[in-house]
Parts: sequence; C-alpha cells; structure tokens
Amino acid sequence: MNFGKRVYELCMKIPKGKVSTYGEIAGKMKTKGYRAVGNALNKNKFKEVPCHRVVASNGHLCGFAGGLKKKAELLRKEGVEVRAFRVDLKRFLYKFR
DNA sequence: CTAATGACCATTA
DNA sequence: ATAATGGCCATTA
Repeated sequence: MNFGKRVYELCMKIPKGKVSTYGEIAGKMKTKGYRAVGNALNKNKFKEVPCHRVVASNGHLCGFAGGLKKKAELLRKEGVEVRAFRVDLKRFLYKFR
C-alpha cells in the first residue's frame, strides 16, 4: 500500500483553508491514476487525514465516506467557501510545489 | 491472471 | 449548462 501512503502524505500536506484536486495530487506523484487517488482514500478513509480538502478538478465535491454534506460543512468550517457542493478553485486551490 | 469497480479528467455533442 | 464517450491507474473479486 505504498500508493495509499503517498496520497496520505500529500493530503496532510494541504494547508488549512485550502483545497486540492485529485488531478494535482496524481500529477505530483507522477501518475495519471486520478481514480486510484480517490480510491485509495476511500478504501483507507483515514480519519486523521484531511481528505475532505480534496475535491474534483472542476471544484465540485465528489463523494465522501461519511457524508458529502459533512465534507462541505468541514470545508466551510476551515474557511473555504463552499457553494452548492462547489469550491472556487481560483481562490482555494492549493498548488503543490 | 482476467474482469469489474471507483471519492476522476478531458473532449465532444 | 448537461449528457455521453473514452482513457487513465490501483485495488478487489
């Protein structure tokens, strides 16, 4: 499960109040397995990891193990403006170095 | 090993 | 704007 660990590390690297996309994460890990990234989180569903800060490339919130609603609320609590399960990537997207 | 699934993405209509 | 299609990767059955 080295792959899942990679995603885990990257997710926790996301600062509070910012969000990231599966595409960015996948690109950072030199792979195009966007789906594998989300899959790893879903299967592992680390509760100690801010996986809720990861949204789709279009800024739309995808499924979340535990409740999509919860994910939106969590993001809002962090300071991210969530509108109809959508986030403004222009302002809240954190680009990995 | 093969087939199917999924918290995806981009293109095209 | 939404809908459909093809492609990508890892995990699971």
